[in-house]
Amino acid sequence: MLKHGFVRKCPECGSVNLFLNKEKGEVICKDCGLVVDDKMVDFGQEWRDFDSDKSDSRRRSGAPMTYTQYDQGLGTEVGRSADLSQFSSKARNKFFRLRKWQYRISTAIERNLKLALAELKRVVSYLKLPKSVEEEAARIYTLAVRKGLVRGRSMESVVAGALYAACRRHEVPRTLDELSEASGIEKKEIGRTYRFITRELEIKIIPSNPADYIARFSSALKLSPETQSRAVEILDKAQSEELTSGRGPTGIAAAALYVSALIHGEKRTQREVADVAGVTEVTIRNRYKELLDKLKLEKEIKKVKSKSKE
DNA sequence: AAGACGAAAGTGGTTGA
DNA sequence: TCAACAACTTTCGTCTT
Repeated sequence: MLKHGFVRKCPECGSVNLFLNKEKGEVICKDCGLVVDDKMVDFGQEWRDFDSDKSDSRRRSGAPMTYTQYDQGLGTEVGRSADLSQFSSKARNKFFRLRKWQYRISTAIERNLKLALAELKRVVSYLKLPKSVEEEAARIYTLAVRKGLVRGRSMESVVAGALYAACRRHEVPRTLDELSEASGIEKKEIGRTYRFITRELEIKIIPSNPADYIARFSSALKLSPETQSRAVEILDKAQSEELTSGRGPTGIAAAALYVSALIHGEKRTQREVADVAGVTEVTIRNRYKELLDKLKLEKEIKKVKSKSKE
């Protein structure tokens, strides 16, 4: 179970002399050197930033300056082991007041988190996603709550958004449709919150790779491994021909799989492929046509066709 | 008769003024 | 904030197997 809240004692040596390394997002014990906590999500993806904004251009100054994640106030601990005797009573009152707030807020967060993580677990098991993805989603969600991003949004939709982001970061992308079905949240709502929380938390997402979908679609269609790996090859070529940018990754994956199935004589109808990929036949046709044009695959298909006549 | 193909009109989201 | 735009969908008619 993911226990939330900040570690304040080193589990190893019991020292309270902890040091927060913001760059690495780790909490380190100064006495024994143990890395006590590295709960911060790793934002250190080196990837081109597509959404070059002007709205908050003040922060796009080159160096990765993501690690400002710990928001002041909510995440930080109001000291516990301070020597109160040296404070005036006024200061002491203030101190207690702050701690009370801290307590209220953190219990509110705790409650929310408990519910949310239960919901997350439900959706994850419905989609049969690996544990690592669940953990990632939980961390993202936790950060989102701490930043107050859930306000005005339903908890479920934020969970779904966090999970969607986690899936993509782990390169096991699910489509918005699948997330939608599993969570009962509307597709566009998930997309909205997904975009919102990734922007607010500055999580960088690699544009999802069509190849990541192949395995799943392939098994859903009961295609042979050869067909599957061929589809990936086709995708590679398509990438270098710049057929993939700007297109929906699922459509491309579906088309590649469709072509590959044709070549290997494991014909599936466009309808079938379209269904498992969650796109329409038309989209498959368009991608399919582009693939044929650019990748000179016609002859291979003809070869198969003439063979099957015999 | 089913599947493949393509045209036309509609939808939701992004972008740039 | 709005209009242009690209990708994708829906629908429907025609062609192919």
